[in-house]
Amino acid sequence: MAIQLQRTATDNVGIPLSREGGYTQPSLQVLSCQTCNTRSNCVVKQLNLTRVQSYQPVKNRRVLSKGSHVFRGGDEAKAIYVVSRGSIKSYMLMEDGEEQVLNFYMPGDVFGLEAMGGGGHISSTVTLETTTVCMLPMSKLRDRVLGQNFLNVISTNLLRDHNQMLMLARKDAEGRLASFILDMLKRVDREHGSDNAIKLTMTRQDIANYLGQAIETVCRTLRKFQDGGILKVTRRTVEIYDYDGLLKIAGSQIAR
Amino acid sequence: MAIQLQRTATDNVGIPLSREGGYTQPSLQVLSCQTCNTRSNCVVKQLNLTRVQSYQPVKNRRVLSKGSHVFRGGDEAKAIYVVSRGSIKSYMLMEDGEEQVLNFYMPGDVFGLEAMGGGGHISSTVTLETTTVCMLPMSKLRDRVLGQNFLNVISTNLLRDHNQMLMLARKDAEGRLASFILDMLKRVDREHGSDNAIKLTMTRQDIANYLGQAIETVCRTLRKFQDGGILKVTRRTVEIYDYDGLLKIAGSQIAR
DNA sequence: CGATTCGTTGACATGCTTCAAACTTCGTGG
DNA sequence: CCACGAAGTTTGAAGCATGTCAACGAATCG
Repeated sequence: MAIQLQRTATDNVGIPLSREGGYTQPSLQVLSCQTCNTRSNCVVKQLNLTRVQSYQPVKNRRVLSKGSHVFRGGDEAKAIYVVSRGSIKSYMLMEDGEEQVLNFYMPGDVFGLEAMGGGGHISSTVTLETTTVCMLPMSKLRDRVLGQNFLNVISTNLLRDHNQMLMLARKDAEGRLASFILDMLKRVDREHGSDNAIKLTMTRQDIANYLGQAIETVCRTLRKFQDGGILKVTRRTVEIYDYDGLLKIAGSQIAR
Repeated sequence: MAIQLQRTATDNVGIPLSREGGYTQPSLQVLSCQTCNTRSNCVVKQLNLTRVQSYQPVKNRRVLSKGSHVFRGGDEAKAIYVVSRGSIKSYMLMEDGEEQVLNFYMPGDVFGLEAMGGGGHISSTVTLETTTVCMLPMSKLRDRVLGQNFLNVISTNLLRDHNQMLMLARKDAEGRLASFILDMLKRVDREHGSDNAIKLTMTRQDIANYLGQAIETVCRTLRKFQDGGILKVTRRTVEIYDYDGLLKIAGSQIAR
């Protein structure tokens, strides 16, 4: 149906990093950590105050009207965020133009971590109501964490989980299995140097369980793929004949 | 069916942190980073060498036979791990005794991050074949990262994603919606001080999409709950009458 | 106050699960 | 090394939960 993201009047935000700057965007207010009444240990507050003794109030809280985007897929990762008040929906735009909801963030929730690896945001986040968001600039984060490598590891793990959620939520039996096989083809050791054969190390039961299906469904789908000339299954060895065909069946994937 | 984890001869491992210690476990070999031929930037290697100039070879690689556990649900978080060779399955034991597969880890993959928060492991990891695993002790990690708070944030995000994966893979329409409502009840602002009423800020479409269902299914399930006296729905306000009933329908949840 | 989005309900179609049974491979011990 | 039991895999048949299509009602927004 609605193939395009509806851009309303309050849409298209992006929270500015800098103190002022000529950003024209619907942040209703700009606040500092000082006025935040969160009692618990806040990451933003913690990372802002420790070791960096800037007593001047850093303006890192924004009040956003309903429907505002904090960031969009493709945006550079400028910060990680915390919901102070309100609620946020995170989603991905699939290649068919439909959106897939990944998460809802409530007060206290931290989001935007998947982009810490440096590849930019893959998902988008939009407010569901008037919402206050705090931000921790990536620059401060990178200084204080043991290197980009660690951030990469974390975001890789998060992205992979998102991919899995996405698969379970959107795809049918064939799509799930195709995704799984493609994923393994990327990650698993090739069978004796062969470029298109993989040796699965897990049981059908494990695969079925992972894909949220009955074991019989996995078997039948494999057979269907084989009958269709897409691949050949011999015990736990899978030889792929039609890579593009698999890609088509699998549908959208998170790139990284 | 098989309610208990089958403990085979090669089972029940846990990789020891210390150099020697009287651990009786099926690690076939104990190796140091020096002999690892991974060409890419390895987190373990990086964190072991930087700033901590221990030139003595740290024995942090283990060769594990098929079916060995790296850690189990409930175990304390001693380290984060990297697959050097082989493959690993991560799973959770559900309250009904069944297991739910969360992930497969291949060479280069880092796992065990969900426990960084300090609450111990919730999932278990087992080798699917003879597998070499590298480990980075948590102690080294904690020293180098900007505080436990940040680790908490990461593991919270990972755990929440796991919960979502788990829900999508195992639960039917009713279970998913019950889980969702309980989750919101925990996280969302209560409706004007009421202890058992929540105000949803997202559309039915968003909920359905998030739960991997049709919007009609969400409506019907809500009605079913209402007809069963479990709750009352008025627009976007949900008033819970039978909390325990919801819990029962929702089934297993990740605690934290 | 009209238009548009959101929500609800019914009827029907179907993809997947469940149940059942047979076959194959693996592992262990004689 | 072979034999036997256990575990893993495959296939068929039937039932059901959920998706799809359609239509209407309710609420929100400008």
